Amino acid sequence: MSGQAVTLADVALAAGVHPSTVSRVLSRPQLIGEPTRTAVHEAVARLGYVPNRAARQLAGGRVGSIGVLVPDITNPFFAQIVRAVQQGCRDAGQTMLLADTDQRADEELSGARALAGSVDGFVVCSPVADMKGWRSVVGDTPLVLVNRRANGISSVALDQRAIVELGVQHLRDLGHRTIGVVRGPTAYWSSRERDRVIRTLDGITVLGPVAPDFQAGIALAAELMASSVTGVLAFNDVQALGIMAGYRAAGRSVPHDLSVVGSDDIAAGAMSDPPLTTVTAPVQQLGVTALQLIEQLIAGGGATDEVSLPVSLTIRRTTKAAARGAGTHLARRGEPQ
Amino acid sequence: MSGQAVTLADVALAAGVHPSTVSRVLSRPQLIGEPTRTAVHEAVARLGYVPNRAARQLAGGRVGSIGVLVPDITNPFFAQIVRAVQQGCRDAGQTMLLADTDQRADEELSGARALAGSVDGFVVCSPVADMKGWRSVVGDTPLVLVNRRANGISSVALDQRAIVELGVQHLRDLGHRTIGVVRGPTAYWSSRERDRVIRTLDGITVLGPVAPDFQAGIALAAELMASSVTGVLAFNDVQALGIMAGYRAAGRSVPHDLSVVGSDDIAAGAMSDPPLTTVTAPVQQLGVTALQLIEQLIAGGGATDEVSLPVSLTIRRTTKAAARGAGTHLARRGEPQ
DNA sequence: CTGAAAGCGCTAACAT
DNA sequence: ATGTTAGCGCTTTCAG
Repeated sequence: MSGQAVTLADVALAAGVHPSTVSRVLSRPQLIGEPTRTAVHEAVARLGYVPNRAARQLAGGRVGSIGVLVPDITNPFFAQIVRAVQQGCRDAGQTMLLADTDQRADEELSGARALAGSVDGFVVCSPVADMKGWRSVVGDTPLVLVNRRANGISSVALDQRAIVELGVQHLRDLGHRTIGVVRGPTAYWSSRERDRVIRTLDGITVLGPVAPDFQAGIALAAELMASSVTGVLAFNDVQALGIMAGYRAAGRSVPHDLSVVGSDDIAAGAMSDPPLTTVTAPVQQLGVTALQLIEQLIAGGGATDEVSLPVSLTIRRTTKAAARGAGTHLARRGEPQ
Repeated sequence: MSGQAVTLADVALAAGVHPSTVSRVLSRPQLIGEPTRTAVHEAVARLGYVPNRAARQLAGGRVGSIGVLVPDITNPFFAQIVRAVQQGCRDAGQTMLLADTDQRADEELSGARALAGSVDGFVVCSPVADMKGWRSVVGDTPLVLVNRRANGISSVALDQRAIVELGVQHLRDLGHRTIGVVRGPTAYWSSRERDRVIRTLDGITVLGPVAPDFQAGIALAAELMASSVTGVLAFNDVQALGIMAGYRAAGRSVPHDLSVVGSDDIAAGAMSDPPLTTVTAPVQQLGVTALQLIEQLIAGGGATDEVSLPVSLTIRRTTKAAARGAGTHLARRGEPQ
């Protein structure tokens, strides 16, 4: 019947103490004497009391929930992060409010605005809105960025330099001379970051920017086929899968006609045919770390922290040794210097 | 600076009216005169007022948020539903609280308990806990079930009969005589429902129950290869993809050695090689309908409603005509009657 | 260590 | 059509 009926007052009555005492037992147990404390706990358990979070919040305490924003929950990469965060929340007795921002800066900000005041803190994945906007929206609510870096704000991000270097080096080790690297949307920090790395590398054919989705990957395949590139590092796995599909559709084959390296290591990559060679991201970790950071911030241990997570190469079957001498002189032609 | 500072009272002051008037303008505008209404709106906009949801809830009004529970957000099927619901929420100015239940009955209930009282209603996807538990947890908070049916509770579900029949019929049309149908976890309503349908069909080889994931699909492949089955309807796409991977790993090929039909039509299915033939579910619709139902319930238009959504067959490349005569007599042996 | 009292910001009867 | 008056359930001073 009653989904929400027993109140703190009920518990107090049952335990024979004052409501404020019950409140204290629940928030700062160490301030309360052993006997009363157990009595209260017993009453709580017996009545099945669940604190009313609205009241708790209104009274100025913690809300007990954190807001998570993602560009696209349908993207396995973000889904996994969300899952990790949610599990952490559960273990910490928190609840998670999720908003999908559709990768739009305005949705990001308005989503955050709607949640501000209902959450203890924000975990924001790959935000595209500018940080000025963010600061003004969240005020002094703790904020943690995932896969984006910004001055004075705590964040967890993947080591973008390592992603590019690992992918390119693997291709080089296989003897590829004309290596393509696909740029992602410039709205992403990760993308801009990779661009900086790419610039430091020699003999790279830069492609894109290309949207990090399947369709865009397919479209990119044609461009790739017309080029002298024999090995490519995609912006992410989904895009890599698209490239493969494009090749297949054109009667070409991966890795025979093109070696492909993805990035992220989503489940679908391991399931593809051939299974995708990729730069594996510690996605779980990303979520867990974000949660740790935000908890820490909420607790007041307010040092802002920028953590970078290492990635690793997972070699499957979409990369193979370059045909002997293939592409070598074309490389010189296609990519002077 | 201020993430949450202007209150309703501030607005009232600015607009030169009483707080309750502001409240009314925001909740039931039609009760307020045109001039005051615009004045208030103007003040709201000017001050950048955002209602405090905790206070709103505590005062007994709408919370403005709905709770969504899913077994596994990492599953694209659920991710898509969540996305649809979230978009709907956004358009309706609601916010969505999401909990991932890890497909465990206890998590389902405790998740709901934590959210009860913080949401206007629940949308619960493929719940496994018994309805008695649910009722006691949610009390009279509106509740909508997705892909599960229960007496007296509103729900949206896929037409499970059609899923089975469409899949099996397609296989039959291709000349397959020994057709396997994979059962899902019995905790799922959809699974139990399909079982009932399967029982009404003749000449079906029933497999499983098998978990609806990739690994389980791979494991199932061995069993399938040892059987006389030439065409199979998997419980869902991910499982189907697993079966394909198992065949590939064993040097066998789909559809040459086995025709495979999936169910759901997740993105990864269209990206696989060969692309997966599947029974397509209107996933978007599932989410949208769920949201409509819950809104309707919240608004008090409280008729419980059980809507069933049609599915359709999407033929891609994992099914082909059976080898002439293949499996015919084996079918008789394998599945008497 | 534990009562008592005062709101948090809002909505909902009830007045007028 | 708008002002008045009470709280919603909890945390937090402040006393004792």
